[in-house]
Amino acid sequence: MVTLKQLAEQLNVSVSTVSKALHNSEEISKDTIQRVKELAKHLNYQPNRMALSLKSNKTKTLGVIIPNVLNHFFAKALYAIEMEATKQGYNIITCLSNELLSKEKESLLLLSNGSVDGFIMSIAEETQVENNMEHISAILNKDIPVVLFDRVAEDLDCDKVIIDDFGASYEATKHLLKEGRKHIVHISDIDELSVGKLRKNGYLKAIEEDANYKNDPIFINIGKEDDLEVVIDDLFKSHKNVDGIISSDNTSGVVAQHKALKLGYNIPEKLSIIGFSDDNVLAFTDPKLSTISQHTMDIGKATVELMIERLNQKNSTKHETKTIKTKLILRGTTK
Amino acid sequence: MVTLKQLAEQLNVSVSTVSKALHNSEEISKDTIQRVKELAKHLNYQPNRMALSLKSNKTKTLGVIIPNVLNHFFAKALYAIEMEATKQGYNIITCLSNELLSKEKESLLLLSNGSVDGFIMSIAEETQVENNMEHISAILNKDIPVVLFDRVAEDLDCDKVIIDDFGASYEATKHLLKEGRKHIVHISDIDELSVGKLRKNGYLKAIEEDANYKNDPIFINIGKEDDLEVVIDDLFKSHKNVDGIISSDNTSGVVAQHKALKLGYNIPEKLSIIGFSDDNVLAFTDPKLSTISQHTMDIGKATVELMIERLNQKNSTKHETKTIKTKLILRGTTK
DNA sequence: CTGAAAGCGCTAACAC
DNA sequence: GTGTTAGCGCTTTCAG
Repeated sequence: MVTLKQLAEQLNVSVSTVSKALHNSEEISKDTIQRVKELAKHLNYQPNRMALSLKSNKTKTLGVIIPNVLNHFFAKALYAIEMEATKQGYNIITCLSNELLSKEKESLLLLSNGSVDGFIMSIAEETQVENNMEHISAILNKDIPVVLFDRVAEDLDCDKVIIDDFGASYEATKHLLKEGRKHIVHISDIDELSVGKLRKNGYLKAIEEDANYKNDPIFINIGKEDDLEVVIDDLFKSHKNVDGIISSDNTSGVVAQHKALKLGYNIPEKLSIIGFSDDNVLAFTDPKLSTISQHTMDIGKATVELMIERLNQKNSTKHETKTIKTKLILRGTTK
Repeated sequence: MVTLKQLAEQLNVSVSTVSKALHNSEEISKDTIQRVKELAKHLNYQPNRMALSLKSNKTKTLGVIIPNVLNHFFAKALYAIEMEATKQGYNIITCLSNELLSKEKESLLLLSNGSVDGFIMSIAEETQVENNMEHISAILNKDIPVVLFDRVAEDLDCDKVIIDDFGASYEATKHLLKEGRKHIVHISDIDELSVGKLRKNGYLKAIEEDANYKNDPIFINIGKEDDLEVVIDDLFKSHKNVDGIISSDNTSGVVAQHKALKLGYNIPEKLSIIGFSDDNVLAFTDPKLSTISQHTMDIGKATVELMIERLNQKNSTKHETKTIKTKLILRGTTK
């Protein structure tokens, strides 16, 4: 890499003159500025990032910790975060916790040595299950800003971006009730997560509120070890009269639809399905799956925006929780 | 952040003593070493990453440029790369080119200021179409190592990790021929890419070689603007006698299977399908889709390994191209 | 055994 | 208008 020193030597001026010239300092003569800039351009001079960071104590880099990139929601969130960060002049260092507390801890620790200006993260499953947030508090105590998205923790005092999981699920269930469904099942593979619990409760509330709904709620939890397809097969065996399904994750709604069609259920006449899916699965469904759209791009964008705001006014203005609107999109699997 | 200077002041020794003590230097007394280490631990001392990088001229960070994280193949590759990099003590800065030459250029440029020790990348579609590789050559000329994976470019002299796209497609087509298929269609949404061309040619070669195969090859290209489902509907309308499908991407095979089943095709008796899909789509298929497995985890791992090797012996040992084995996995959509 | 000093590349206050 | 100097946090050579 070309350095200021090299430019200075070639031009027979001092390093500081070169530095000032490149910053268009008023102190430097027009002529010198031009000579410096020409040579800099000619030699493709780029200021050394590490030196700048060391000096300014800013890295212009954000640490992003994602539980699982193979999950479409998180891939899309990462996409949105990268876009917005780039737009704002930040790079992102990506770490994947793979739902593990240990990996999450390690990433946080390793990057808190001046590698990043702040962390954007969604909490790993294991972390939520064990409810162990000390590693995150530790970061906050060091005055490194953290913005949580999607999977957040009540007790952490930091900025957050969430959706109204409870409300979205409540509304979707209401819709099924309005259709006159009498045996509505809630399927989830994220029962242990904050968002999973909220979604489940939204469903529950809608059902309990409905005086005309006489049956018990039915919860199908897909465990870590379970085979999604087997569980859903079993569901249809044990609850032949199911007429409504709400799925809390990206895939189980789609699989349920396939299985139901294969078993001869008439969708949406006899059975309605609503999923928390992104549109990447739509091509695999017929009729097209009705979904709760999470506006993942907006989530990612808001997360970065909150972070940048925080970085620009490090004084302790109150922490903010931004709720991104969801939207119930009715397609072919609902009446 | 706690610095050496602060430790030194508290202990009434010099900065260099502290530094040496933390590195277990023989020059320093056992006693001092212990005192230093205790305080360091107590105050959670971590060496400032930027200062280390500036001094050593190494960042222990890799730039990873991915064309599209919403594509499952790349999400998985990113997953593998992150895993292996972390294991080897490297962080990754992730950039998404979104298939754009401009974005790819920009990422490369912005990170070539000492932010990373090397680049791992798969080339953007636009870059391949325009066959403009100057920005990548420029990086190589600066002596920053680059390892390309999946989508590579002939003329770039650097390490590469690929699969045998031609061979894999050839073998899969051979299988369909052995089943006695007479109207085999090749579907692709990556016709413009290096890998897309190779896969197409593998199919073509297999068909041309087969003396018993009398029909013309049939190529279905999904363009950027096309609706995949519409194109596939049209395919079945215009080629009612299709009895074999090979898909070069992750999704079109699945969609073709759905459409075919809906139209009453008997799979695999009357129609066989093989996709270049990952197992994330299997839950959406019945019978289960037969696929060419790319061993994406191995690809990512090999990519990082090549990079680390290169970084550790910067002398110009010959550049290497590693070919990861693929595997034809026959499931329910083939006989 | 410990410390002073130089230097990685850069900026900025302060001379001249 | 330009140069000198100090310092960001660290390692490392050289002195003591």
